[in-house]
Amino acid sequence: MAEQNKGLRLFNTLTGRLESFTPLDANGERVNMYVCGPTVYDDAHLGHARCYITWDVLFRFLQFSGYKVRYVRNVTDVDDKILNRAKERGELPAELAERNYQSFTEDMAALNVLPPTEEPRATRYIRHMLSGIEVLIAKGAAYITPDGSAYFRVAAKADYGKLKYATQNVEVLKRHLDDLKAGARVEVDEGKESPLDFALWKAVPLSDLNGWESPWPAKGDSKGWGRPGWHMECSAMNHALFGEQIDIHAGGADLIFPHHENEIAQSEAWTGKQPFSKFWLHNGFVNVSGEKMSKSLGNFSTIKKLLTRYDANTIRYFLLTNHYRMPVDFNEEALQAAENWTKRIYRLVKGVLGALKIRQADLIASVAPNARQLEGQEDPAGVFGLFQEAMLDDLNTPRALGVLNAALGNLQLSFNECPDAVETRAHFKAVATIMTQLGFDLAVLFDSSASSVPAEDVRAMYRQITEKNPEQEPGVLLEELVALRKQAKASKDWPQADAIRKHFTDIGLQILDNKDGTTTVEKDGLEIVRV
RNA sequence: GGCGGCAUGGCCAAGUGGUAAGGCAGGAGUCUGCAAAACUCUCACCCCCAGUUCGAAUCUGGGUGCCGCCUCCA
Repeated sequence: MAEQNKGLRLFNTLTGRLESFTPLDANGERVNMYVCGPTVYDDAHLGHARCYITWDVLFRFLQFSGYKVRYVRNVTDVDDKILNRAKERGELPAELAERNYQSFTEDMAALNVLPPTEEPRATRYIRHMLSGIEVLIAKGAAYITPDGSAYFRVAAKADYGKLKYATQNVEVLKRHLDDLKAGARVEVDEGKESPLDFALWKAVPLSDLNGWESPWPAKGDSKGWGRPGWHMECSAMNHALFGEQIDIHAGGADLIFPHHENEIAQSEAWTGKQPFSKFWLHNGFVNVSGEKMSKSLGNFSTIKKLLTRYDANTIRYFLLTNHYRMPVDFNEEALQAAENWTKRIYRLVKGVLGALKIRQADLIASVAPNARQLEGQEDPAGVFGLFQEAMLDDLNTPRALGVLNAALGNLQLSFNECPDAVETRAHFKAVATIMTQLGFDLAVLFDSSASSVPAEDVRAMYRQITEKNPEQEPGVLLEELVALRKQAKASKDWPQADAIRKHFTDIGLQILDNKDGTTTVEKDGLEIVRV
């Protein structure tokens, strides 16, 4: 039998404590994990990046730890925000949702976020939602109002509120309910038995094109018509795909209440089984210069926009330097620090890749896919052990990055001393494995081509320096220019050599003279040409 | 108003009882035609007060400040 507890500890919002993670699976092998996915009404922003990168890291680490993970991340493609946005744009809601979903998929891929095992869409589970609501009605946990809407009867769930307050103390819960009732911001809908009750199904007029048939017609109508309440889809998709219980349910901290609390109430009332999810995990928010990032403040950055300025590894490093449950502050200085780090390690890793003649395929092969493979293997400076230790401790990525930096330091030293030593390879494997497990994308280091520099810029520079009209491809021209500078250097014509350097820097290219006599042309830390 | 969280050097951030990891930035030096890289050295008594303890950034109590949730939000 497989080891039940692999030493992972996670902070469970359900209990408010750090707990040892063990899956429900009797063999302790399979893990079912559900993450609340995006509502596809707009481009994804940095907040989404933080959320999905966090759970991407968990997904990777669970697999690294030897679990077989089924990771479901839903797509909310029915929602008032989608309808409103579609209306504004004069577009069909389904088209808008599809377009944004594609955009989201691109963003996730660009951020090197692994695709989940499945990505169910809410609109494909309407029927399942309706049948779930019928079960709730039959059990007395839900009721229909005269207009044909369905509400969850919170009074029917004695332990409602357990997620947020993480306590079994009934009195505290009661007080919590009183507080909620007294709260100024609980609106009282027509027909609701209690202000705490929430919609499972919202009736809409038959004339509304964006509706589905329900079994509950409003007074005078021939058939029922409406849309799902906003918590129901997650309960339904979990029920349809996983059954009654799952191991991990995760999402942004803002979802704790009411979304997740209501999901728990629905799902547990539906199946009679609890806990609906053994672990509830929540990531912290992204602030912008100390303020909450929000549309109303206009201070949010879309992933697409961010990626024009910073590469994916920089964004990931920036996010992972903060523990996932803490708020992270987005500001230029922090991003700049992350970018400097990224550039530094690019230089090192590129140098190693070149010296050891490691190709992309070799790189993948040199990354250990799971911790088990590392057992009994050489662990240079104990970094694998330290890395795992950090990650097992509630995904302590800041600490894990500290370990990575130590591994990078070891690699640098070994590389300086003897690039081709066995030791260097071992250190490199440690670095490559840790980086890959944290979701850094090393493939970008192989993506060197002159095409990333506008051909016109290169031709213009060539014209300035040689006063000749160029015809060749940028790559060839760059090589010629490097050769020209090399000649100038050889004849100690320093002004000319420096002038050429300046021309390169003017169009955003860096010239680096290497120890071995070669010269590298880089753009943003990435090699373009090496002569 | 209710509840939760956080407070460590210029910036970010580990560290939960024994005298402060790491990254970025900065300073000094080595190397170098220039530039870059690399290497060496250097840079904090942990918001305040009181308490527990031989000993606290780390535990307890009080205070101050900041943030979040309670409303769509990742």
